[in-house]
Parts: sequence; structure tokens; C-alpha cells
Amino acid sequence: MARKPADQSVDREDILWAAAEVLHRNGYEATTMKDIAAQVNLTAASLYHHFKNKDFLLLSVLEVGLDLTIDKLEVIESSDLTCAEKLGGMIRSHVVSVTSNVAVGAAMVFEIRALLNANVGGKNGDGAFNAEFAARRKRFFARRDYFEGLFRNTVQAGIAAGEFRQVDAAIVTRAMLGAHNWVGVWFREGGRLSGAEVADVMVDTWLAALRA
Amino acid sequence: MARKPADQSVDREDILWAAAEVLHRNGYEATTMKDIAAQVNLTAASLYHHFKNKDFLLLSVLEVGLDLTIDKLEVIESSDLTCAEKLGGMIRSHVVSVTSNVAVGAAMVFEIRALLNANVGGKNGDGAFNAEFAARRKRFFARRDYFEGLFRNTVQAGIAAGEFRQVDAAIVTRAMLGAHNWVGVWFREGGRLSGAEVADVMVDTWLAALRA
DNA sequence: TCTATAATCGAATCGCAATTTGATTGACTT
DNA sequence: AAGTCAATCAAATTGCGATTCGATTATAGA
Repeated sequence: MARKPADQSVDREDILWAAAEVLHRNGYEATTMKDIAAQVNLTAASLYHHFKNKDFLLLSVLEVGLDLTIDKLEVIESSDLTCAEKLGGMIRSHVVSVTSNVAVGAAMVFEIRALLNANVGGKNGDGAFNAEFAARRKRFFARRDYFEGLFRNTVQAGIAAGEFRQVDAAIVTRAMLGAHNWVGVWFREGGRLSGAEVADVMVDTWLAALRA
Repeated sequence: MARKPADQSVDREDILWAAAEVLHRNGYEATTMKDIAAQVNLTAASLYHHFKNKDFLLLSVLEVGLDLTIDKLEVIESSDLTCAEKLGGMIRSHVVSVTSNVAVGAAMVFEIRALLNANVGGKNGDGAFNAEFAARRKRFFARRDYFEGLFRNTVQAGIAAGEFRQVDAAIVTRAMLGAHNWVGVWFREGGRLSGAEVADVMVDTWLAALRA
């Protein structure tokens, strides 16, 4: 069904990863469709064959990143480990994702504001696009809350089980996620520590902070 | 020397705060000179009377925010408190700044990437501007490192003094700053907790994480 | 009052980036 | 061999945002 002019051809997935990388590097507003296209040897125009527009492309990147992360967390959540073990696993998983997968990390964190503002004032008549976009955006934020909830619930369960000391679970959870997200900003492959090592430090730190 | 057509007039300071607010709301790239100008009832053109261009304006906002924060931290650092007390004070101070001063928080964190990219390719011939900008940007990043160092040194001193357990001070410090920065993203005036209360939770959390 | 200068503004530039349009080119089917 | 559809691209369109320019207005001071 498809065709591959010249040598290669690119699919939705490829573009998504490319976009994630460029987004990671430059941020949403500073990233041009041309930049993304260049990353996969296409012209900007070609991108429109795969995605409705820039906003949808961004949103898709975020969705993929979030889904990947959530999938891993859910496996841990449904295991029969102790809360401390679960939380440790979730932290490690999240941090490793952030350090190894651009789509997950930086984009997920720093582009959300752009997502918030995007398409706010439905200028052009195409209400259909806006409606679909609004729906997907809403779903995205719901999933984002769900993601945060996975951590928060584990913290709360740990407190209830007496494994963790009494803390404000909501705030501590956000502190935790902030620390992880920030890793995406400063972490560089080839630095003093690997992503897994950074993750270990995080696990140790947070379990210490919560230990009853 | 000055003049105030119509009713009010605005000085550099006013514009800086206005810019900080808009920047906080929209992010650098998504913020237009018009947006900033509107915030102080001026036209975009007028801003150029006070600042060379958008990049310099952004940089000025970041400089002010960073300076304000550093000033407070230095007072604490040079006190004769224990390391734990110092660190607690620094954390509280930083978090309160983030929740109460837009220039300090969001802008400082999220616009740095824009600052990094800004003016990279000196396109227009004006090498003078670029040189000055480069110098100020360099100085800014140096101060940013210094800022991080204030926290890191305190952690390290605490470890050396036996007040804190053995941890990777560099990573833990960054985790800490990430948590604080993230506060600027989710904190809303009028929420369940005040900025000071959030700060208290942070202090408690980090001291617990470090306690020997 | 007269003058220099700060602070503004409206209108005109200029360039760039998103998006649209109209071909073109292969691959796959039949 | 003919038809169809996916995947691309070059070129044109559009609009917006940064920046520049040339007035204009108020103040402070001579």
C-alpha cells in the first residue's frame, strides 16, 4: 500500500520520535516543522500527510510518552510487593524512562504549557479540528492526573500500612515528580552517572524521606 | 528628566515584573512583546525604549529573579546555624520565593532553554549586541551554578559534619531544586496550602531524606 | 518662554513559520 | 498494462511578531 520514493520512507512513529528529540532540544514554540522534518529527511509539507498540524503532532508525542510510562508503572502497581518496594520500582522506572527516552521526559514536562495554550482561541472556522483536539487534550490531562495518582496512591498506601511516616502525600508526590522531571533537564548521556545510577540515588533518597 | 504622557509612566522595573508575569503564564516563545506591553499599558514599540530587544528583556528578568533568590540564600549561608538549620532555611526561602514571586520561579526555570538558544547564530551584523548578550548570558549561567552550589555545599558540609547521612550531594541537590522548581508549575494561590506551608513540607521532606 | 530630552505611539518593514495546493512518483492490485 | 493510493516535494499563501522610524507630548531646567 505504501511507497518509498528515493530511498527511505518514514512512518508516523519515526516522526514522533524525531519530534520528541527536537522538542527536547528546543521546546515547542522554538521547534519548527522544518526542524522536525529535517530530522527524518523530509520537508515540512510532508509532515502534514501524517499529522493534521503542529498541535496534533505535539499532543501525539506527549500521549506516546505518557502511555509508555504509565504502562510500566501499572505493572509494578499490580504486583504484590510492599509499598516501599513498589514505590522504589516506580521511581526507578520513571527516572530511567526520563533519562533514556526523550519522548517521555523533557517533552512531557516542559511542553505542557504549550499544550495548555494551544488552540485556545478557535480562530479559524474549522470547529471539527478544535473539537477533536480539545477532547484529546482533555483525555491527556486526565491520564496525567492518573499517572500522578499512581505515585500518590502508593505513598498513601504505604502510610496506611505503616511502612512510611505521616506526610502530606500530595505534596511529597509532586516533589518527587518534580525531582524526576528535572532530571530530564540536566541529565546527559556520558556524564558521571548512568541513568540507572541516577535512578538508584532517587530511589534511595525518596525511601529515606518516607521511611517510618 | 522623564515625562509621563497621559496618566502614568512606567520604568524598567515595572516592565520587568510585567514580563515576568506574562512569561510565567505563556513561556518565552509564546510571549509577544505586545503581551508584555499590554501588561503595563504600553505599545510594543515603547518597550524598545527600555530594552534593546526581547532577548535582553528576558535575560534581565532572569537576572533579577536569580539575584533576589541568591541574596536571601547568602544571608542564611553566612549565619552560624547548623547545616540542617541552614539547609532548612534555604529550602524554605527558595520555595517561598517560587510561590510568591513570578520572576523568581517559573521564568527562572522554564525559560532557560530559550535563553540557551537565543542569539546562537549571530545573523544580523550587529556583533556588538551579540557580544554583550553573550557576556551577560555567560555571567548568568555562572551565577546559576553558584546558586546551585550554595545548596550543594550546605549538603556536603552537613555530611562532613555528620549531620546528614552519606549521599551523592550533587544528585540530591538537583533533586531538591527540581522539586522546588516544579512547585512553580503547580502552585496556585488560594489552594489547599499557602506557599509557606508548602515550603514547610519541603523542608521536612528533605531533612528527613538527609537525616543521618 | 524656549530647548533639549525622555517616553510614547502609529504605521511601515521584514522575515519567518505554519499551512495549503497541485503535481509527481512508485508500489501494490488486478 | 492500467488504475489507485500512499508519500513526497516545491512553490505559493498568510499571518503574525519582532523591530525600526518618524512623529508627538511632557517635563525639567535655562
